[in-house]
Amino acid sequence: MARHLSSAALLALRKWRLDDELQCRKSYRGTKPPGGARAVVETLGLDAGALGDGDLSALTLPHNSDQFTSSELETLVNIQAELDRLNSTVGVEGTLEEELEGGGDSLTVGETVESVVTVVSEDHGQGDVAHSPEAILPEITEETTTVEDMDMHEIEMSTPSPETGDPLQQQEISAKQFTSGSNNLTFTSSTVTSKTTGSSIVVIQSPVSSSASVTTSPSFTPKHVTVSAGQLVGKIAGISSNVAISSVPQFQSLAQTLVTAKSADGNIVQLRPANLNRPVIATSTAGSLTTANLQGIKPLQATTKRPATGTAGQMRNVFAKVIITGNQQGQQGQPVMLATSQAGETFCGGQPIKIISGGGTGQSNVSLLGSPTKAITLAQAQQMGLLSPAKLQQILPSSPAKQSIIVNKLVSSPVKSPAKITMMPASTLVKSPTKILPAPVSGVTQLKSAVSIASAVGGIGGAVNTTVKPLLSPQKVIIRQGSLKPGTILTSSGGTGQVIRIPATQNVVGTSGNIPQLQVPGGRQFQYVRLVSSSGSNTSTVLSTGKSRATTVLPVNAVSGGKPIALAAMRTQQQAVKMVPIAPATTAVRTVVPKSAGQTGQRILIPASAPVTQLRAGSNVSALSPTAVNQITSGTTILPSGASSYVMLPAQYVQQLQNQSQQQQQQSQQQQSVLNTHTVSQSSSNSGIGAESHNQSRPSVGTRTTLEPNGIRPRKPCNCTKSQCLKLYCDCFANGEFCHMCNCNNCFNNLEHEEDRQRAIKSCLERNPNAFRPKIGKGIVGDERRHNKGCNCKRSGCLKNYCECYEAKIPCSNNCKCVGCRNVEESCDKNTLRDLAEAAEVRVQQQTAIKNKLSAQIQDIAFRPPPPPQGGTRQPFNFMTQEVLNATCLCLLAQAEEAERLDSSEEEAERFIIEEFGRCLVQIIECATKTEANSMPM
DNA sequence: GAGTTTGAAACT
DNA sequence: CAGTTTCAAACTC
Repeated sequence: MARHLSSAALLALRKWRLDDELQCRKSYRGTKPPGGARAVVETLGLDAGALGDGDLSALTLPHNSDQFTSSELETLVNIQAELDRLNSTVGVEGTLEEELEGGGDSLTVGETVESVVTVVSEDHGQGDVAHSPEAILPEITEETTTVEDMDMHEIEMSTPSPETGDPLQQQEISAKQFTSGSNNLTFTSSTVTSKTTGSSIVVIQSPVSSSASVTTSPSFTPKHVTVSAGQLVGKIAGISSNVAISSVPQFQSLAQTLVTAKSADGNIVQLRPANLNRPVIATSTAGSLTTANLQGIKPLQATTKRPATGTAGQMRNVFAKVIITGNQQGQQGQPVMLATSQAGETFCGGQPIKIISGGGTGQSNVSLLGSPTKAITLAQAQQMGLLSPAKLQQILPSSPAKQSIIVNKLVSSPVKSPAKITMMPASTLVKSPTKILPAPVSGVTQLKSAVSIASAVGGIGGAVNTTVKPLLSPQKVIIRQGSLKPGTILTSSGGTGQVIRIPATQNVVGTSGNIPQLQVPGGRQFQYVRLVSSSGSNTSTVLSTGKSRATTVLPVNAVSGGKPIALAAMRTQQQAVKMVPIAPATTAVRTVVPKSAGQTGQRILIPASAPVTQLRAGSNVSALSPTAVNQITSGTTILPSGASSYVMLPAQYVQQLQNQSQQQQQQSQQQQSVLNTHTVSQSSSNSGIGAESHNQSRPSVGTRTTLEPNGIRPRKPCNCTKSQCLKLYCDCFANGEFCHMCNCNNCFNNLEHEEDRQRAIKSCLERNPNAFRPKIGKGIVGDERRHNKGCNCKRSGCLKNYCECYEAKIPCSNNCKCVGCRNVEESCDKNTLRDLAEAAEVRVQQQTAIKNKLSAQIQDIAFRPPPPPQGGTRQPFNFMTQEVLNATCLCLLAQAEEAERLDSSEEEAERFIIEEFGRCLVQIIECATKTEANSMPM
């Protein structure tokens, strides 16, 4: 199947490209110079019905990582080369059509199919670019599904800049009609990729709501994509790059947006999730992406065969992948804007997309094919939650060499903790102090993911210099402080649509008073939030992980005053931020309460799942600069570590339920003088509220046993008194959480004692490398849970909560060393089932015996010597004696019981009984006939 | 709520 | 690795 899909994908891609070529030819004939820029945008539909929030399984790619091998990439390259030849050929429509006809037959793709739409800006003067497989990775998942609908979207690409070197290109861009006819291919474009200068690729992956919403539903709003050729990528990756894109597509259902960019060095950087429902603005200041060269974008929305049971309201995940290959002549400072026209320009499906060059003079002089860079799709990895976006970003940008990464399918595992993979790009590891991560994540998952990624990368040729380390590896990330202006709105659309708002008027909670707040309404967990702002570009990425396994990437759109904020406007500050992800074993509620009183540093708290999240940062944080900030894991907490250092914590630790957040706000209001306690709690599937105890201002919180609004039992606050909450005695610490709202004394399990905490973590890990891993794991057999270490109970009989096994509601296993254990698995259930089965079988046998007996009785009655005829021939009804009737009724009853036993429906039972009755009648008649026959001679 | 019990974690 | 101590949660009153 995988191979089949792969072939289908290739074929689809081929067809699509040919079709696109044909359309481009038709649209731009005469105006488009040979080798002119070409832009194609494709959006793919992904049925949300199959992909519920958090249901990553739907996103699971059936094909292995080796599905798209280098040879297949070669094929793609060849296809591209063919297209190039076609470009240079006049009057190829017929051929193209033939190609389309031939290649488009019965193309079936998975329900979750991703195709890459390529915006290619071919180089006019630099045609010597080698044709290499660029970012085109149709990602096909699940079973093959025939595409029924294909909605086309128009993408308008315009270069407002009068300085555009090639007027023809402008003209071409103005001509935005790409009305490629119906396609029978379902593509799920999960990424929008713009490649500039032959080496820069921006991938914007934006799942959108249902296709209806995308194509016809008014809910789909035009989106702006401002591609900033700026230095965002480069800054993030620590390498020079000319590409910067901030996109904010919105996903209504399975919100996973992946925005990646490939720097000039060929590094792939995930920039931000795209929200198709929301304006996406990218500003290319460096001009590396020249939209002038982009002739068109052909958005394609594919609708899978899955019956559209829902209206627009039903969410269909639509991924838009746009690959923009622009020929840039090295001119910088040309803003490029890719925006969907809000005017509602409809293109076949009515999804308008505009690509507007921001007046830069840069020209895209790079042929799409010419780019040596190859396929890039790590979206699935993220979507599956296997590869945290943060990690992805870290990995991709880190490799200095041009890299092609294909991550078709990583390990699909329930993603309890968003960040399960610790990847350390060598280049990104800078001088920031090493942080020991408790990272009590599922080691298996992590390892698999890492391996998968590594293998995937390696399969492409090992061009990626990515260092993937298993969990517990220290992760160093330097994030430079940028400017996050108040009034910035980070818009993310998850299933509920989330908005991180940094109102300009919003009061800063921090002591500095300039700290903006990021409010993240909605109950989703943000896997990470990346705030990237630089002179060149700003990228804010919010990755949200829903409660479900699905890893959701929420696009964050920096908007000022409701309008897109020019990312370039943000200034860059060179404060380094240390990211210290502490991955809990599970998506436990994490709460981080930064106490910033008197501290010069700032902290940013981004609750993972809190409906309302506040991100508070010190005055310095307000200027959190994206330049160096690649990503901030959701619920990331940035705390000052030194004058310019910040420690960023994963979102899990800072999630907060909305009500709690509100309560905290109220408390904070009441305690304005304190201004130190900010609580962001995050709820998780299995854990409660994280708690951080502050000796100074911590409000005394008693044991909270009440359930959260979502029904999740909040985590109990600890009561540590002597351990400083830096020993595994402390549950908070053991769970990799910060203490918050605890009753502990002299707590060091907080941000203020990060060094001590890290030291303690290190110590614990030295004693037990698995100290922070979940104690309860799955047994060898099946999904049976078992205590990894086992209990050692002596007196409790393992029937009290002293016993960890009993507390976890799992029977003791062989790992346990308990004495007098009574916490044994009851096998009565199985016996009961067996007994029931046996009883049922016996019953059936009994019923069968009864039926046979009755039948025999009937036979006996039938062949009983007839009574002396009393004036007339014995008719069949004469056999309807009381005995026969009784026997018949018994047969019918037996049949009814049988039907009941089989749990048959009423209709079936009736049918059985009637049939039985029919057989009885037949028997009676036959008996009568035989009796008649026998009596005839007589 | 105080005191006791219990077992894991830490220590020797 | 085993024994002891420490610790905090669970439990009892």
